[in-house]
Amino acid sequence: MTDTSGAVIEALPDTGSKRRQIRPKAERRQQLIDATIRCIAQHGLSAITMQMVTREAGLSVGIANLHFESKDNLLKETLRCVAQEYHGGQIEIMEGEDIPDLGERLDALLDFQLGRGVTQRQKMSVWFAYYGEAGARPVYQKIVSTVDRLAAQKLEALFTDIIREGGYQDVDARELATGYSALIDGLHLGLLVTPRELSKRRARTVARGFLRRAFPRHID
Amino acid sequence: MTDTSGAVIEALPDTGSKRRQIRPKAERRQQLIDATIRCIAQHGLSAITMQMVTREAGLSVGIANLHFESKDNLLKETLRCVAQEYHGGQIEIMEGEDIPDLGERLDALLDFQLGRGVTQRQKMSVWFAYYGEAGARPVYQKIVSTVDRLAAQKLEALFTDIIREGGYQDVDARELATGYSALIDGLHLGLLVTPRELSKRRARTVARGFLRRAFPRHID
DNA sequence: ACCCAGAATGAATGAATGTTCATTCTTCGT
DNA sequence: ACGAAGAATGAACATTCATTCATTCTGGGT
Repeated sequence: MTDTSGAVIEALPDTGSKRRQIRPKAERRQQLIDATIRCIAQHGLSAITMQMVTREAGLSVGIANLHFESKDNLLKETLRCVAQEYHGGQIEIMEGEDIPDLGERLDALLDFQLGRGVTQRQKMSVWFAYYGEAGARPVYQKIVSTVDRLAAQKLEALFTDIIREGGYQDVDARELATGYSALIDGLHLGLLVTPRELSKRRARTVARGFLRRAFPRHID
Repeated sequence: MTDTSGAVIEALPDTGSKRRQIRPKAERRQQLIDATIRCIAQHGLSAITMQMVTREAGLSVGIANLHFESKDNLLKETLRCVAQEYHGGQIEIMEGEDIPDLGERLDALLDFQLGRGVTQRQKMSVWFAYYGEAGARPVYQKIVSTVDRLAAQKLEALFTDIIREGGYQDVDARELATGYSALIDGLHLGLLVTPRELSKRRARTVARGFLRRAFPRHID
C-alpha cells in the first residue's frame, strides 16, 4: 500500500477547540519533534522553517524556542529521536532471546528494516536529509555514529553465532555485517529516490538474496 | 557563524589579477558549478548561499543569476553535472570493449566506484545532499533516476553476460544488479558518515566479497 | 585607433526567517 | 475561591538572503 504522499490525514489531538492548552514539557517536545519529522519529509531539511513546524504542530511560533533553545537544537533532537527509534528497534530484535531460531531472528530483523514502520517515506526522508548534511555537520555524524556503532556490534555478534551454528567456511562476520548494513541503507535510498523502479517487495527479495548467499542453510 | 572575515584570499585560481575578465559562457557556468560543489561539501546544501558560491568562484554576486537564471537552477544544474559524471563513468566502463575479460571489467567498475575520483568527500557530500532533498523535490528525483536507469540496465546486462559465461545457477541478474548498486550506495554513505569505522580499503573488501559470493569463478 | 555589444559588477531592494519578550491565560495547591 | 508559577502566545525586531539593474569595463571587429 502506498500512502498518498502529501495528505496529512492526522486527526489533531485537541478537539478543535482553539483554547490554549498547557501540557507537560516532555509531551510538547515530542509533539514538536513529530511535527518536525512531517515537515522535513514534506518540504526537505533546507526549506524547513520554525513557523512551518509550529503551525504543523498547531502551536505558536514562540513555543519552539521555549522547549528547544533554538532551531538548530530542535533539528539535532529530532535526528537523535529518529536514530534512536531505528537503531533501538534493530538492537531489540538482534539481542531478543524471544526468537531462539537464528534464521527466524534474521527474518524478523529484515522485516523491521524493510517493513512498514521504517520504510515510511516520512522516516526515510528524515534519515537521508540528515545524512546529506552530515558531511558538513560533525554534530550529525556524531549522533548517528554513536547509535550506529552499537547496532553494528550486535549485528556482527548475531552473524558470528550464525556462522558458528551453520559451520560456514571462509566468511567473515564483520565483513558480512558491514555489507548487510550498507545494503539495507542502499535499499532505503532506492526506495526513497526511485520508488518507481524499486518496490518494497523487490527490496526484500534483494536483501534476502544477500543473506541466502551468505547463510544458505539458514535462509531458504 | 560570525566568523565571516571579509578577507579576500589573494591566492585566487586566476592569476592574481584583480582585473575583470570576460570569458565564454560555458566556462563561467562550469566555474560556478565547481564552486557550488565545493561549497555544498563544506557547508551543506541547506547553508549554501549565492554570495558563498560566487565568492568561492572569485566572481561577483550578480553573475550567478546572469548565467543561471536562479539559485534553484544553479543547484539543479550542479546535480545534473555530478550525476552525469558518476553514471557516465560507470557506463563507459561497463560497455567498454577495451576490457574483454568480464572479471577484470567488474574490477575496473569497482575501482571506479570506490576509488579516488568518486569517493572524494566533496563528491559524496554533494551526492547525498541531493538525495536528502529528493524526497521533497521531485525535480531531483527525476534528474537522478534518468541517468540511474541507464546505468542499472548496463549493469544488469554485464551481470547477465557473467552469469552466462560462468554458468552460474539459481541467480538472477536483475536482483544481483539491484543489490550491488544498493551496496555501493550504502558503502558511500558509510564512508561519508562514519569514516572512522569504514575505511576505503574495507569498503572495497566488502564489495568484492559480495561479487565473490555471487560470481566465485570470476572474482578470487 | 576606436567603438560598442554584451560580459561583469555590486549597491540597493524587498521578502523571509530566527529569536525575543511583554503579555495573556491555565492550572494547581491551599 | 484565589493567587501565583509558569506555560503559551504572537507582534516586533534585527538579520540574512536571492534577485535586480544601472553602471563599468573588456575585447574583438572595423
